[in-house]
Amino acid sequence: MADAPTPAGTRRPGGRTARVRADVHQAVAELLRDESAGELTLAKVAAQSGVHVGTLYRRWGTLDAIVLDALSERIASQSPMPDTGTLRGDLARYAERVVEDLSGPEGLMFLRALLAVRTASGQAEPPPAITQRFGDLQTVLDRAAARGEAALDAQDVFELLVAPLLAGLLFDPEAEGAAAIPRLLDRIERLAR
Amino acid sequence: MADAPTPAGTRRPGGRTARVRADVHQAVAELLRDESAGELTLAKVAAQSGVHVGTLYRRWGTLDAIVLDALSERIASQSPMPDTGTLRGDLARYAERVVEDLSGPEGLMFLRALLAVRTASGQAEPPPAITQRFGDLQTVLDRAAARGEAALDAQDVFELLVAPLLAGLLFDPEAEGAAAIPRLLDRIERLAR
DNA sequence: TCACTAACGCGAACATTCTCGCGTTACTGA
DNA sequence: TCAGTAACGCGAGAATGTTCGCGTTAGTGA
Repeated sequence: MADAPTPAGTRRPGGRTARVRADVHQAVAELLRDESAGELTLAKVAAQSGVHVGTLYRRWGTLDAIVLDALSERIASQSPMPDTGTLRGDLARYAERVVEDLSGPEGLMFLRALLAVRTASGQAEPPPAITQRFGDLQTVLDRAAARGEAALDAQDVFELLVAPLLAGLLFDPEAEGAAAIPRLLDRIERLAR
Repeated sequence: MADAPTPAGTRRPGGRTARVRADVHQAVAELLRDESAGELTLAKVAAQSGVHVGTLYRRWGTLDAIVLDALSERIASQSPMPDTGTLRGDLARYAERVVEDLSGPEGLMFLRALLAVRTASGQAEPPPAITQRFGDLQTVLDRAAARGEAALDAQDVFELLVAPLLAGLLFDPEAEGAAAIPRLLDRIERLAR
């Protein structure tokens, strides 16, 4: 029941299977757009996508798993990989993207689904979207290093830039959001010396 | 339906109401202790606590709201307010408490419930437990300032100490957890100069 | 092209969750 | 002490969520 009914790793990932997945993803996006978040239902996803309810249970098991899959891919597809020419510019763009992804109803929904799936199945590994974003960050840093700019550790940037933004969204009702980015970047530069 | 059926602010907070709340909280704690997290059910809470299902729906509305209420108070009751004599010692103790609270099945459950309630009701304000912890932090910093130690901003400590720990728990499967605390404190001290 | 079978559609049975009205209990203020 | 009524207990009914077997469709490799 909690053993992952091959949420993504099917033995026939070909045409129809992929089409069903895409339809479901699109349905989730549409339903989340039509206001009334939190009112998302497995039955609604089935109706909107034209995919049968039984199929949703077989492949994903829970609504949270569906939402996580859908939003995760949505995030991954908009991957930034910014190239503004300077490290500070790249990091600022990167951080803006993080705030965009995680704030608002969709972002909270994503985090909610992530935690729900994790507490239910016990698996700890994050969805591909997150590991991909880590990779993006590393790419930005490598590029800066190649240009001769200060070589930063990805872990440090994660702790000093991403973490404060995320924690603010979760715990601080009056968090500055993206407005905090310049201040955080100043701090990073100060530490880099 | 999403308008908070007075989860805590009843017009008669007296004997019975308070007793029901305490019974429910205890039931949640007991059920979470008996392994099988994620298998928590409103019906089980009702059975374990002896409180009728209808009452749970009337007062809390959802299981997530119950869990949030229960774990939130549990966290608040263990409030640290450490006094080790030094700022660094206090902050280390404080950070350890944060990791304890947020890691493990119960911590994830708490975060999960927090996000679920927020996405469902749209309210942004954090539960009392969190604002209280903020207050605790401020107390620690004030005490250090009174001793003549470096005066730090609570916001800075939140961003440099709490945020990295939280973000690690959420996104990084191989996060160091409490082991990262000394390193984070070193960074804070370096910035304080 | 063709056989094999993974994956899906379908619908009905089953299970669980949620709601509601009414009677009872026991806080609360006078 | 004594109304007045908030909050709870109760149980049944409605709504919703979940599972299951069987037939059909359509990837996949030979």
